[in-house]
Amino acid sequence: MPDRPQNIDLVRRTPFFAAAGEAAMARLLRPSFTQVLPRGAVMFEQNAMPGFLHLLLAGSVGLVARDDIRDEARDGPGAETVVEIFSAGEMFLVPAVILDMPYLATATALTEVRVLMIPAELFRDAVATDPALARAALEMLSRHWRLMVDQVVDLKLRPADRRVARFLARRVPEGAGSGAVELPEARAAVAGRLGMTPETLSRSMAALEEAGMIRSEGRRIAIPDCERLLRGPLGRAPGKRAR
Amino acid sequence: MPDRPQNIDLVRRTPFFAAAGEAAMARLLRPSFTQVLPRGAVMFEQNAMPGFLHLLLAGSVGLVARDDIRDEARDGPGAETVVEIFSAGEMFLVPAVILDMPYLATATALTEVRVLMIPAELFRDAVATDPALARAALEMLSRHWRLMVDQVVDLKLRPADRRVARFLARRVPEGAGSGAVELPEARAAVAGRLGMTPETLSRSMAALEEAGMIRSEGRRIAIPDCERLLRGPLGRAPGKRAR
DNA sequence: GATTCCGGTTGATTCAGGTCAAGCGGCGCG
DNA sequence: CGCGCCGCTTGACCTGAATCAACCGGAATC
Repeated sequence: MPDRPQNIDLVRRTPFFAAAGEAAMARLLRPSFTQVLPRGAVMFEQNAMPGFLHLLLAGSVGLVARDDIRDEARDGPGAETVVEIFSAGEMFLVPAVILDMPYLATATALTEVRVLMIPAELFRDAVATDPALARAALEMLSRHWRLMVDQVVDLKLRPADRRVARFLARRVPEGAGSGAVELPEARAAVAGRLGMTPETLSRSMAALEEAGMIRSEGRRIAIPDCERLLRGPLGRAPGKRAR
Repeated sequence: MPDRPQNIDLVRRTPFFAAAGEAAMARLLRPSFTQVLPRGAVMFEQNAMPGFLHLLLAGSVGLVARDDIRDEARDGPGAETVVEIFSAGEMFLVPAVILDMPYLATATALTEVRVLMIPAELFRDAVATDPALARAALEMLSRHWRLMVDQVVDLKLRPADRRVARFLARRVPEGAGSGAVELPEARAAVAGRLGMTPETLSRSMAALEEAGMIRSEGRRIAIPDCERLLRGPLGRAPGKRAR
């Protein structure tokens, strides 16, 4: 892989390649290459066949799904949402590559990004012959499935402000009681990921700040007490019925 | 595996074991056993460690996630939803077993069920040494991830009646233009899976029937035209803004 | 065979969050 | 330096779905 050594090290620190081992890494990296893309660039399109597996080295990318049914009232395309936001160190979209089936969503750069592109064919072969790699892929897919379950639960039974609270809390480094979170992506993208409109996100964050659970400093959000943020963001007045 | 031969055949027809091959199947089945459980039985509890991988041979099970934050108003436990409904031939919960981490949800029998119980430890070992099995597991996890993505998209950008329509249409055998769907599980479970209350599910189905897109025959739902059901269930009056 | 119970439906009302519309600050550009 | 655009916020209003409350029919219980 004819690329800067700093990249190699970045890749090595990735949870995935840490689990897969050096051998797999060397094999996968040889024919791969990196790309730098500006905010807004599209890395692949919904319904296209996967040509590469992407490993995000820096920046933030959004998985955007569009409802293919046309909107008949105004005649634009269907509505769309951000299904997931990936940050540096994460790999996508393994499921499409493994199944060799069309992408379910479009990948858009939410900030400037640096991505490693691994040929899909190569990855499929490697996974078939290298048990350590297969295991790493299994673990990653398992984690990703659980993330999606978590999001479904979030959407189904938590109100907007609690979703915002959880989203922010989960971005705090690691079990640290407090800290500051950087939100480099546009508010609209975050709102989409959380299943709400930018307006609602704005109001929820205002309410959290009002309650003293976060402090907004432009793109940076300060979180004095992570626990409290997760607990009960707002006045739990009526309570939600079990479904 | 000291069990009725009819079961063996059921297992063999499973998409998972069809892909994994006879060898893996034999190995996994030897120390496994089947169980028959009545509706309402709990197969495992949220937060418990996985002891078995479950393969559903007959019936329907619901994955129920509970919000662990107590509801302070009324002081019951937090709200809960059905994250997914599994039917015969499906396997769960591979991610918890692979990662050897606590279940994210409780599994409840939504009808009487027959399940094959595969010791978790055994599955982890087998997957590590049998490449065909690993590949089958990768494919299954990939499919399951995509199902969850689909559900997230559904929740985020489709109104209740369209979700109901899609749910029903997806249960029609396979690319058949029309047919009848059996809904053996309680309406409350279906509503939960779809992220709505039983009341709303009932109203949505009434509306779909009103529009002539389905015909309700008790537990059985007749679907004259699958395409039309998926298209535009109801009067698309205002149209939804993109998020 | 009456009685409770439970799942499901229907109706009335409420409310969280979406929609529409206006303001507003920063920032790139002429 | 001023202009216009864009991302974000704020306010007013509306609506889809939740909630609360009856009600109904079938199945289990006595």
